[in-house]
Amino acid sequence: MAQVKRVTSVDVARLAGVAQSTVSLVINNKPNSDVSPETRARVLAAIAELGYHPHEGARSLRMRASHIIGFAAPEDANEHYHDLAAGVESFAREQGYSVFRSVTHWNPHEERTFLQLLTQQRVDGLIFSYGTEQSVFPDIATLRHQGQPIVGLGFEHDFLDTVVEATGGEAAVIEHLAELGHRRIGYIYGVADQVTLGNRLTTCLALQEAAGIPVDERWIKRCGPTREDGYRATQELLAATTAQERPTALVVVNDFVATSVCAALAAAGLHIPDDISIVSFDNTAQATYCWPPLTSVDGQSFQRGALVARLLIERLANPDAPIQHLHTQARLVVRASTGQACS
Amino acid sequence: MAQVKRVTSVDVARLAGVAQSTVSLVINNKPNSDVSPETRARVLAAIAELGYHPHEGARSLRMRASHIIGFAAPEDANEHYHDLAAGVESFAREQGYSVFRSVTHWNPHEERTFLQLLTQQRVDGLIFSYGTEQSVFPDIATLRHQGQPIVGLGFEHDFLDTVVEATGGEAAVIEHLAELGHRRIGYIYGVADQVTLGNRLTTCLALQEAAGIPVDERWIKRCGPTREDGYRATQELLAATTAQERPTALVVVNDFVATSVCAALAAAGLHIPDDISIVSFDNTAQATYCWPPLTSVDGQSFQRGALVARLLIERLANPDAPIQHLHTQARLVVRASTGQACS
DNA sequence: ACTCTTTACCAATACGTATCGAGAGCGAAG
DNA sequence: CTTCGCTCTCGATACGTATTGGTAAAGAGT
Repeated sequence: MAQVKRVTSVDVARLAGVAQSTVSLVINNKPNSDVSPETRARVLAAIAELGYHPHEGARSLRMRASHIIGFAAPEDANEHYHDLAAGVESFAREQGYSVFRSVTHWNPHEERTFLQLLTQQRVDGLIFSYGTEQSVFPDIATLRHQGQPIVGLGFEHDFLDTVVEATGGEAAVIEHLAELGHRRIGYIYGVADQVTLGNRLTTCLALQEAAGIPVDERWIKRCGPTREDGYRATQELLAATTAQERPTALVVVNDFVATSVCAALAAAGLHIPDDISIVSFDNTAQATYCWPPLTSVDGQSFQRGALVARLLIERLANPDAPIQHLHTQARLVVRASTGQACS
Repeated sequence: MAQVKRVTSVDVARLAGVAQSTVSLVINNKPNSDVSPETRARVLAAIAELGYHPHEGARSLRMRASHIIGFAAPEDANEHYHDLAAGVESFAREQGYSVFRSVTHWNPHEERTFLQLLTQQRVDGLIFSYGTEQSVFPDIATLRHQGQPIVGLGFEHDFLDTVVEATGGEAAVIEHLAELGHRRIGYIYGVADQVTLGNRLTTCLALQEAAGIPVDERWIKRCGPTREDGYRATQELLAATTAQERPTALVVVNDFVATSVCAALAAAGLHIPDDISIVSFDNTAQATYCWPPLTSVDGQSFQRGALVARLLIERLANPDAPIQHLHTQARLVVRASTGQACS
């Protein structure tokens, strides 16, 4: 196997009989193209003959911009993050950026490693989504105060641009369950950080009280974000309540955890939605292709990803613009996992 | 918000009162360290004071190596690819490499975009996993013949190093089903390319015939790799056969498709495993946290990811070494989705 | 006092590109 | 013939780093 032979713009220039700077002019094809058609053709022919591709690393060094942005998700099993990432990539690509995706496994150490992408100048800016440990916020704040472009997704801080939670989903959930006659509503709230990511739950509980539906702590299970956490929490909730006082509906933090909640309910011999209704959030593809299909809150994940990418790219263009906080509108998608309250 | 102020090794040198080259010597801390303890301390102090981080792009340009490898998966919803990616990242990180993950959405155009990471010198090497369109193979071959480091995962070609399918899984599946008395075995074989990725099916069928179990084309549904494909294929299979001639067991290409197969079966009122047994491949976490938990073939995905990363990094170190094809050993994990044949 | 070695550092250069200022050529206007 | 302006191209430089070859200082040995 032959060694890799690097072809540079100098080689192209030599073959075309022009200066390297002329090759550069041809490649970057400025609107005010100061290069004659014949020369351009000669250069393009040489490029084709040699199979030349610009060295993006060198270009980044010279341009002081890599045209890569970093996107960190806390885990990769939860499809919600795929939808977000797809939105980010869609908008970024449109703007000529590539996306360097990282998974931090809810681990502050890996989150700091992700931050290094920025300090090491591998990327032009960073998008942090959810799952960012509180211990990492000071690091982010420091970088922000140095003017580093970082934006957030799913949490809010005054020092960075963010796309926060979609609004209106919780109200739709409570209203839907109330209409179906549910008076005992339970929660499986599996997030990495109950303080930072607890909004959904507190909003739901407030709405529930406002609707005159009693809140009972025995029906609220706060747990971690994994499938196993959701499974266990469900088992515990079932074990702690008799059939008569058991919730008739469960609100689950997201589709990802909901699937394991469903598995735990099925393992306990409960039938959805006859014995218990399930509502969750995110409306991922998973919610459609399971049994029963899940009633879920659609928070426009793809659009939120695109929005946060826009915030970052705008921030890159204008470092001194005022901080923005955007959000999308949520909408409840009713499927077969919710039904009339059983008793 | 202040502008980002770039700190370079020259700034460090100035503050420490040394030459830039000395700063470089300190950073790269060679074993034969020719720099005195006092000077080293002064430089380190200056680095700390300025908050200096080496510019990895410039370093890559100089070193002719980015220490980044690219990993392409055809989709991100299927957790199998997460396990592979985790293995890749684990080994790569151990060797000082970062991993640039891409999702190509079964799309040859995106696969070619992925190849550009290499031609543009953004990465040192590439890992292609499954789902690579046949139309892209010539491009890969061309790059390989130029000496570019590319390795494959899940398919085999003589011009690149690959980690191929785990062996032994199909035999375990057929044996398991035969022991449970199944004589009517169906297949939901959802892959992007039946030619390239059809091994699993052909192996199963051959083993099945060898075991004296009849093969019936009506029970074999070849379809695409999405959840929807699996769902539809299952519906079609059910519609095309009466209850008496319906398969008593279904072998599904992977856990990902299996979940939608299960949903389709449940929607049709069939009970697993009483009415029909399910076996699938990959043994992802998903197989454990669904209902019923899936009997699945474990192909050591994580290890395969680590293996293919090793192949690539070895190839980088030694471009002229002979091509290697490695594989892992498969093992059947029996769970609740398989049971005695119903009739 | 003289080489010779060793230690500790530095100046210069190259990696591959984009850009700036300058200059060559040339036709048109004076 | 000179001057001006315009079009096209080139040389030089910088981006931030690693490495090479060299050298000054200091000591050791004769």
